[in-house]
Amino acid sequence: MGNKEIYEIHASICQCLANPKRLEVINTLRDKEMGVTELAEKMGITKANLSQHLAIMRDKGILKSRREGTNIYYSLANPKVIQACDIMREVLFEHLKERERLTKKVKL
Amino acid sequence: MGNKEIYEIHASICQCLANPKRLEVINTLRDKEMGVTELAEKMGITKANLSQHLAIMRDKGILKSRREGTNIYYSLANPKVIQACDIMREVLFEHLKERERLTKKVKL
DNA sequence: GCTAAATTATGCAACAATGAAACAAGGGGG
DNA sequence: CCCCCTTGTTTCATTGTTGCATAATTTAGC
Repeated sequence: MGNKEIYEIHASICQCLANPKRLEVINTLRDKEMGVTELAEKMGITKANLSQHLAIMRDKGILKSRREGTNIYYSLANPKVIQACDIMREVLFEHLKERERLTKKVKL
Repeated sequence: MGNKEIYEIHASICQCLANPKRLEVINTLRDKEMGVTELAEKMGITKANLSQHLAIMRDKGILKSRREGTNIYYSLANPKVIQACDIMREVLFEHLKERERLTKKVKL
């Protein structure tokens, strides 16, 4: 398997995380599973739209689903995803802080 | 700052990692800085294209640049990005392994 | 001013996100 | 067994976004 190919798969997984709604899903499912309807209500989006996002994430191995009667419950397939997300969030905050510092400097 | 807004910024940073060439850049700059021309040659892409990717990544606080005479050297702005990338790569491999296991099962 | 290095602009093809509507898939109850 | 209601998924059309090559432009050093 060529390096380029790995980068492409890797990118396609990161693509999953490159969407505000999908990040909200991950954060909401951080420590519990949840049905589609409840999740859709909590997020304020249509079930159709949410279902599409869930399908993408399950496909990439980010989420797993479990049927119980008429409901389908989604949860994180791999807790490491949370780790990665949290680290990226730290990077984000550090970047914002740095930008703020520079902005203040300019104002002086 | 609303949660939704944070998810959007977070997503925009993840978007940076959602491209095979940008991942290759991150991996190449893992432990050293490098000039644009050298990086472009190493990756086999045009300087214009690379420059666009570098600009995106610098904008999001992933990379930083340093001018030395006529050359501009890029390096990682925050080592945590490497951490996050490596974790996502683990997730990827675990997912591939799991898929392979399931495929074998079907064949039996 | 000339050259090498890097960035920016433009245009186009490919891809992603979304709402609306059609479509499955499970339970009821009669 | 059939109907119906709830829950999820899929399809389709539209709109917006991304990636890239090419060409034009900027910047520093000589």
